[in-house]
Amino acid sequence: MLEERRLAVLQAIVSDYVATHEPVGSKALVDRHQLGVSPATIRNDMAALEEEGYITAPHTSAGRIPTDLGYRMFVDQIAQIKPLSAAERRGIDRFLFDAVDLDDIMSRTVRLLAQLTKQVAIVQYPSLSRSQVRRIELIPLNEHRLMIILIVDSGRVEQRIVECAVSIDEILLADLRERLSVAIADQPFSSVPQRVEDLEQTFAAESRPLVHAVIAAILETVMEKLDERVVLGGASNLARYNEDFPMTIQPVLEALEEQVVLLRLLGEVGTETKLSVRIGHENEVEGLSSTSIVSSHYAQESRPVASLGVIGPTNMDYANSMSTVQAVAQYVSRFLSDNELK
Amino acid sequence: MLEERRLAVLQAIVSDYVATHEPVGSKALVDRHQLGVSPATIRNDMAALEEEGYITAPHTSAGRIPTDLGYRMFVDQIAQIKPLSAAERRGIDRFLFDAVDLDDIMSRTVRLLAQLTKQVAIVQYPSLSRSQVRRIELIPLNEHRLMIILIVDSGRVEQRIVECAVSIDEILLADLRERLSVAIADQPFSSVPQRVEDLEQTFAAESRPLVHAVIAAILETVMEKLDERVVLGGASNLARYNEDFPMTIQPVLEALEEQVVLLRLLGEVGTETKLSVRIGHENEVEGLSSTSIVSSHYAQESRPVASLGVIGPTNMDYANSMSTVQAVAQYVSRFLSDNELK
DNA sequence: AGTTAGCACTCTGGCAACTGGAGTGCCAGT
DNA sequence: ACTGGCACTCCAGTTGCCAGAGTGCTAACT
Repeated sequence: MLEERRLAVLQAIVSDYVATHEPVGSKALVDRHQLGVSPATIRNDMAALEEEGYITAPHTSAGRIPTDLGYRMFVDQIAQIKPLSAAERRGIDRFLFDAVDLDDIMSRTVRLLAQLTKQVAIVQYPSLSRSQVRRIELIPLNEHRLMIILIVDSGRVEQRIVECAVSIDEILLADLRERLSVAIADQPFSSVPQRVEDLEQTFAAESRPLVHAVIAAILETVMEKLDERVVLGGASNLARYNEDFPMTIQPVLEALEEQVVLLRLLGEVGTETKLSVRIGHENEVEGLSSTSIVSSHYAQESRPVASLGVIGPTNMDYANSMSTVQAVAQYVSRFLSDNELK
Repeated sequence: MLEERRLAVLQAIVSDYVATHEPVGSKALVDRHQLGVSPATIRNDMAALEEEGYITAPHTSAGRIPTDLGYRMFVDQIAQIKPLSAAERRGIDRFLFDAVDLDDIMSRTVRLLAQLTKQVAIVQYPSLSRSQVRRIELIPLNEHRLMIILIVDSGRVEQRIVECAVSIDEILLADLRERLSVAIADQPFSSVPQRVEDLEQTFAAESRPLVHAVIAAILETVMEKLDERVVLGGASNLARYNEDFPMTIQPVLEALEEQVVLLRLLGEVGTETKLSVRIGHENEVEGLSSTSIVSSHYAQESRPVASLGVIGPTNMDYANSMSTVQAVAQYVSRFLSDNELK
């Protein structure tokens, strides 16, 4: 009974604060929610909540605002996420429907997320390490230059120009392509380095220079591009919050420019939890202690391949962000699975 | 004599204002610059300059700040751009030196520009419309799907997946590739649509479905990707200015998210002027009336192919920005020309 | 025990009044 | 053509003040 109302009070505080962005007091609380008790009672509960660390008062005589812990409690409480409206679902559908490309899907998704949540959206490309090579091509460009193209089952295409000292023998190149193809097609990315290295040994000595150059470049590409690609959008949404809020955008903008940081923010793609929320200090990135990240991984053929999410101020609309992120992740998953390169 | 000093006064005002970001008065002016006259005299000149519209006073008793026109005059005066220091040149060199890819060059360049100027940097990929196709590949992916890869002399690679109703005949595909290659290799991009359309006619009726699908996709890609690609960086530099300045970042961030707007900002790649500066209202994009853009085109084999530049508040350090942009453009040009896909 | 009304207390945010300083324009003198 | 002097204006910062909002506590009520 007692516990129950306290929770209701906390929820009321969070939702009011999220809506108004101003500290909320006991009076306002009983006015706007049907709590059936007087402000004085609420005050007692609020004192208790403050004691326990869920809310805090900016100064003696202001209302209360939720702490990170308070948000956390609030978020954990919304286990059952409100489904999107039919209109929203239709919107998502239409937005993604006629994407032609992986690039296209990614850029549409990021725009969609930013638009629906009014936050900054982050979308990670399907991870190479969780993919398989579908195909490899070696295209001679001129006497000493060729292009390697790796096509991955997620639809990602990685390309790399190779310069080699010896002049390129097209016959040898075709042979190399064929054998590379046999060696690594439909194999998980993680096994590629070993396989290509083994392959190098099987070539005759006189072919070695070219073969070696190509294989070295493949290895380099594989290593390099494993640091995953991300796209983001909706940065202008940051400015809206900036106005009345202590969330200085400088560190956020800086973080957004660092791929590595972004990836840390999105978090590991674990199979366990789909939807993840990091609130304020919970994410250990310097300077982002007053921002929250709502993220989810998305899957291809029910194999999780990467993450997407939004980043915003801690006082964001969690309910909406969570349901939107989840829904978009589902749609992208379905879309990817339908269009897989079989 | 008279005219000459006025100009000196204007230059002094601009450089002081750019340095301090505070209105500059007559007293401060004679202190910090050796003008050899008294404040009163300067005041007369300032009154004249205000009359002519080069400077303005925020209010009755503050110093003066330059108007857009004032900046314009200032900028036009720096016809001879100060060369970069040896250290800076070396820095640029090292930064670009081991780029392996066009993508790599572009992303390095944008980082470099942002870092050197402490502004937001914009770099446009070499324009397709000013390039030639080097090579075209058609790679079958599965029964009904193939990938078109266009390799352009600037090093740009465009790819596109094509889905076709009929199943893919590899022999026909190879033939198509060969004939496409003959038709469009080493031809300017602008002539591609006509050439591929003509080609379609030459195929036998039973081959048409596949041929048509591929050609339609090529046309689509060519049209679509003609809207050029840009990359940008250093957005966090915006935040620094925001603090003490009336330049609200919201519209700027919004503009940065719109490719089309960015391209308008960079301006047409004309052969006439290399370095271009648009100050405040001179760029007619909504909401960017207190930002300036310094841009230059860069070239490949002395053929201008695209633009790069920086965008910042009107009270930026023009001298530095201009010389940096020019230098970087030169280096990129040289680098591209050295690495051309011959 | 839990809830409520009442009350004294505290702190903020806004408003008005004031002041020092910076900067100007103008005029008369060199 | 330049300069010194002077009266004037306006901003930015400071102070003092008040109303309002919100709290914690205590004593009464159910």
